[in-house]
Amino acid sequence: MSKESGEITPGRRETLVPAKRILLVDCDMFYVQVARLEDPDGVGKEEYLLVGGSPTGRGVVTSASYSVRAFGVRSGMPTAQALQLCPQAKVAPVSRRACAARSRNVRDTLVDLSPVVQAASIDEFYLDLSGTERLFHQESQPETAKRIREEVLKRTEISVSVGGGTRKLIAKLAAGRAKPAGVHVVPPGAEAGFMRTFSLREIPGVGPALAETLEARGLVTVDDILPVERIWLDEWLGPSRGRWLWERVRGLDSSRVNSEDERKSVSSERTFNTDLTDDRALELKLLGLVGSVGGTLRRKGLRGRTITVKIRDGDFKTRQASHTLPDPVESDRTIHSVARNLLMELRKRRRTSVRLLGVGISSLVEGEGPPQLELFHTGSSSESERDRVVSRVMDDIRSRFGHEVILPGSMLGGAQGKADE
DNA sequence: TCTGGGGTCCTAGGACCC
DNA sequence: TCTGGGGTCCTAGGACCC
Repeated sequence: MSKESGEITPGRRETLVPAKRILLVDCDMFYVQVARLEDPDGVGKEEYLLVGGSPTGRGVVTSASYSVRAFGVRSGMPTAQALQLCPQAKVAPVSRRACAARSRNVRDTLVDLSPVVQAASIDEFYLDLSGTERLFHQESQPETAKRIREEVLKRTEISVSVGGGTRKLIAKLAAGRAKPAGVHVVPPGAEAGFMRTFSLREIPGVGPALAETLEARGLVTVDDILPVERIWLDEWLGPSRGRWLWERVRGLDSSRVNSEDERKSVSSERTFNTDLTDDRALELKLLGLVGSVGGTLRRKGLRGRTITVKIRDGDFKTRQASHTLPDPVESDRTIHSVARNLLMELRKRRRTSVRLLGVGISSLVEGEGPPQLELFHTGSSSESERDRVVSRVMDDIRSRFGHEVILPGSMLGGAQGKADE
């Protein structure tokens, strides 16, 4: 395993502040693991296991077992294509609920083990262990990483890989080197050398588009770009992105591990098995999406001001329209009345077959304040206390009897005249 | 073999205000 | 009466991540 770390380092003269000790805990092929744990006697037994999409539909691979990856299957690949490459693979659906629950387990365990934990995604968690040396009896960072890995496995049955370093960027890249089911810690002072082992495309934040721009200048690896002066990167990429890349290739990353980042938006979207052309059919789908977004919003105790409708046409062209209300809202009726208008606008601009429809809400604030005084609040776009109560009663009924019990339209329809004013 | 669903962040232009 | 400059909000689109 990796060398020792954590001692005084010859490489960093300038620091008076002790180097940060950051870990990234990354679940190994998370969705595959969850699928196996949830159905140990069925699909969980399959060596060639692929999670996500349906064999016939339009889905893509969310995660694949290593045996399947050996055939060239990657996440994000259309499931149909993956099955061409690896016909013996069995496809399991993604269980969102199970994955969310397992993710919560892992996070709760980490919160017990580390003072600062940030959930970066459903299967990735940053830990900041700076200042815990005494607490952990001078345990080295690789030892800590190993102990955490084992503790998470014991408590949650989830196998993780752990990367470590002095910055999030380093920890993240190190976690890649730790996979599968291992630990990799980059000692303080070794960051720049570590970065030189990567290609530019491997740096988080460098996607296909930026990689192509750089490649056009003959820049493929970190080593290629190190001799390039900052002014040229600014010139080619703009000052903001230029500076960002200049820092990244040197292993610099000032972002902090932040345990309290609030969510900025809630959305729901659906790709149809076959494209839809009929406006009535689209409106029906819109209703379901609004219910999903509104339900999540209320469950989280949030309200939002900006409503966005997104369409992907049959030719994969993606368009969106949004509208911002003066006051934050949470009821299905209000969200729907805005979303419906936006959908009609989008359809008016371009009326072709629709592959995907989505609804989102942003500009979020904590909801559940004191009831608003309707007296001062009579604009047509504003939401009444009655709207909110109706939505919450619906949530309650759905949570008890399932989503299919009441057609949301029956209640929305009743209030519609009011929405249109 | 066509391309999921949940997010975040950035950019750029126009409106509007001082 | 010939036109500045900065700040903020809104909208649309795009890149990127898991």
